[in-house]
Amino acid sequence: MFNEVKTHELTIDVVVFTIKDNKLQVLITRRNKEPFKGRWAIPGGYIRLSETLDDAAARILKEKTDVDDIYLEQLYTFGDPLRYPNARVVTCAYFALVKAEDVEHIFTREQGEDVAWHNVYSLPEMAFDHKKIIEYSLYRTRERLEYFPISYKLLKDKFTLTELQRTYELILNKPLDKRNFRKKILSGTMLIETDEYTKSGSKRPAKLYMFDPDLIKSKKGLMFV
Amino acid sequence: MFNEVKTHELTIDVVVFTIKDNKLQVLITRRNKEPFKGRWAIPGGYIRLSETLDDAAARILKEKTDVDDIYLEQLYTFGDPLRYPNARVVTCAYFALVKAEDVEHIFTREQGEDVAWHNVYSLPEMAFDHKKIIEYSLYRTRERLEYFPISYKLLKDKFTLTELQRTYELILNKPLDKRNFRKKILSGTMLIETDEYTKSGSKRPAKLYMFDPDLIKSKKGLMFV
DNA sequence: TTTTATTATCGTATCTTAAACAAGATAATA
DNA sequence: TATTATCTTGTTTAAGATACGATAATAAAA
Repeated sequence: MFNEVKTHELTIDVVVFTIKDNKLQVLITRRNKEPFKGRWAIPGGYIRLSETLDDAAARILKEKTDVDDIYLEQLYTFGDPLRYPNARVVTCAYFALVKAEDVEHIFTREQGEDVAWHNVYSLPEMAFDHKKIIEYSLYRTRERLEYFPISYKLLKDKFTLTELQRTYELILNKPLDKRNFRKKILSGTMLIETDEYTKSGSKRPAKLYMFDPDLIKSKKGLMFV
Repeated sequence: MFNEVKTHELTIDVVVFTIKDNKLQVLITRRNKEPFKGRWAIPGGYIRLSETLDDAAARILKEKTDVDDIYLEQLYTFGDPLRYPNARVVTCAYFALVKAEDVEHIFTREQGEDVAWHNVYSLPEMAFDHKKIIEYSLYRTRERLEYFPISYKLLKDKFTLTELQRTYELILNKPLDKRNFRKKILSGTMLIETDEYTKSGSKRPAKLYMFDPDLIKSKKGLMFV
C-alpha cells in the first residue's frame, strides 16, 4: 500500500495543552485509518501551498478545537525514516496552549468520542512517535515558562494568584511555595492588579489579576521567531 | 520554469560556525544557478529517503567541509511560501560548530573561491532568507552557551582559559571579565586541568585545559533531542 | 454571636549567584 | 637586570532564590 514512495511528505502535528479538572491535559484523537488505526494520536494535517507553517498549524488546530486566540510555537521537525511505517513522512511539530473555557465543547474520553483530553502525565499508547513529541512539548513549555509569561494563555482573562501558581505547578509537576511564588511574580511587571475579587465560594475571596497586554506585546520581541 | 509546482520540497540548510582569524565566521557558498545566481548562501541539499534529518545535515556538511566531529543541532524549519521564488521549498535548518584546525583547507573569500568563511557580524547580501537563518543560529548558539559547554567544539582539544573566554566573547559579542569568567568556568566540573602549558610564545605560559569527555556525555542527556 | 476552618496575604533571615574591581607571578626580550 | 606582556588569583557588594511562620479575612458551623 505504501510501497514505492518516491518523495517525502511533510505534515504538521500539533500538541494542544489545556488545564482541565485540575490536570494538565493534552488533546488526542483516535485514528480511523491505517497505519495505527484505533490508536491515539495528536491532531495533524497537510500544509497548503499558500500558507505558512504557522498558518497551517493554526488552521489544523482551529479545525479540531475552534479556538483562535492561542499560544502556538514551532517545536521541532521529526524526520526519522522509520517513524512512519512504509512511507517517508516528515512532520513539523507545533505545540499550543488553550484556555479551558474555550474548549469546553470538546468532551472527555469517557464519553467515547474520538477526540479527547488526556492527562499528560499518564498518556495511553500513542501512534507513531507522538509520545515523544508530547514529552518534548512539555519540556519546551517548561523552558518557556522560566522566561516568558506563557501561562496566561491557559487561564481566563482574570485570575487569582493561586490559580496562576497552580498552572505553574501543573506544568512543572512540582509544588511551589506560595509566598515565594507571589513575591517572584509580583516583582515582575507582567501582572496588573484589578479591584475585583472572587465572589465565588466559601472562604476568603482572592484578588483578581490580569496580564499586562502591553508588556506581553513587548516581550514577544524577545522571542526570535 | 518553477510554475505549476504541485507539492512542497523539503531541503536541509546548515549554518556552519568556526572561529578563524580571531573572528566568529560562517561558511557561505556562492550560488551557481537560479534563483539568486551569484548570491551567497549557506550550504544545503536534499534529504535521501533512507536517512534521518540529522544524518542528512551531517552528510551535507561533510560534503562541504570534510569534517566529522562536529556539534550539529536542528534549528528551525522555515516554510514561508514566499521564501523561495516561484516554488514551495520548505527548509529544515541546522547549525554546526567546527574546529578551525579541521577546516583549514577551506579558503578565504579573497581567493575568489565559491566557498568562503565570512564574519558573522558583517554578512554580505544573502540568498533567500539565509540571513535570518544565520541570525537565528547565532541567537540559539548564545542560548546554548549558557547551559551547555558547546564552545569546546570550536577549540582544539587542549586550550587555555583565555582561548575559551575568547570563544565566549566572540559568540556573545561582548567582553567578559577575566576573573569572573574563570571563577564561573572553574566552579563547574566540565574542565579538567592538564599539567601542560603553552610552550609557545613570549610571556608567561598558560595552563592547558580539556573538557571532561565523561561530563560532556552525561550532559548530553540534558538536551531533550 | 462566637467559634472554627479555610484560604489569602505579608515579612524576615539565609544562602547562592552575579558583578565590580586590583595586584602579584612568570617567562622572554632588550 | 629592567622591561614588557600575559597569566593567575581574591574580596566586596548587590541581587535573587530559598526556607520558614504568623496574621488577616471570610463563610460555615455551633
